[in-house]
Amino acid sequence: MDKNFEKFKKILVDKDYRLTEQRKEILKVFLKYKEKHFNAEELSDILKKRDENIGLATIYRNLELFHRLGILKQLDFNDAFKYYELNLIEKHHHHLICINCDRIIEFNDEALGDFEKNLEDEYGFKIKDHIIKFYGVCKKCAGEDE
Amino acid sequence: MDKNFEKFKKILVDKDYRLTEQRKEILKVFLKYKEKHFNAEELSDILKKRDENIGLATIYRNLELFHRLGILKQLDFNDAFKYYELNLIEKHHHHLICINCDRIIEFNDEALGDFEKNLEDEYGFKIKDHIIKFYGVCKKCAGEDE
DNA sequence: ATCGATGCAAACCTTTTGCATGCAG
DNA sequence: CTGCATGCAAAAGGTTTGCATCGAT
Repeated sequence: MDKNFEKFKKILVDKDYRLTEQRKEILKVFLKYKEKHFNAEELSDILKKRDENIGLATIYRNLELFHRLGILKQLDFNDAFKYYELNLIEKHHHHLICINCDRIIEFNDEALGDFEKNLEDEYGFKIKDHIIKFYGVCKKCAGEDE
Repeated sequence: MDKNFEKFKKILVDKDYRLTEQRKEILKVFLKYKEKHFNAEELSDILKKRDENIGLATIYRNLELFHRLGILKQLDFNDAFKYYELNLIEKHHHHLICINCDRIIEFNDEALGDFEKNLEDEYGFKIKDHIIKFYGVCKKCAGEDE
């Protein structure tokens, strides 16, 4: 079994939240597509295809819960939806968003440590997490312009 | 008169948008509170206090317009609202968001250049803009915990 | 058996839109 | 004058909530 799945189950149980079928199914989707982010509607569609009929309200309630528990990260890309993705400490990544084709490219951030350290010292602010989005033109779109 | 105000007027006129009283008043609010961000409702309240009765729909339409024209930046802090702030090239700043008291601290980013350069090379992605949010505990809240 | 979790539908709330009127160019 | 911009109210659309029922512990 997935180590992360066990970890998340423990987080729920430790805080006296019940391990319902619905919660397990939602987590399984995120764990299958590790780096991907979903909004409530997208999750609902994926679960329907798996013949898991979970009400939208339940999905919303649990996305919010998982976010509060630190299991999921809440993202937004300035459209109408809230997106969520796994909050895995071992795989911190961010997004390059193409302003031409809306493609989203994930990248890892190892080089950010020093930058954060300086900020913490300067503002007396203890950084726990960050969300970084770079907007620009992706390789493909730049190529098509030529 | 404010140099930026003239610049924004020129952007509108050059693209054949009309210089209405409402547009000028909205821009004036942003130019008065240079570093601050507002959502539509907050702007409406500020304008009401100035006895400028501008319809909410007009505010929404113009925030969107100014965003498309590059005059305003669109932000979000994972609540229900969209926020906007001046997009001044000379004063690029970002946000430290306290996860305890929701206080938002602005900081400038001069040290980000190298980081971006590396990303561009690695992914063939031409970066035009970025939005960076650091979540953590601010000085005040850290102090109160002790 | 208890009480938190779910499902459904209705309510909510921010944002968008249609349409008649107003005003910048 | 002409047609874009505004204001109002209504609609849209994502998210939240109330309540009866279900099911994890």
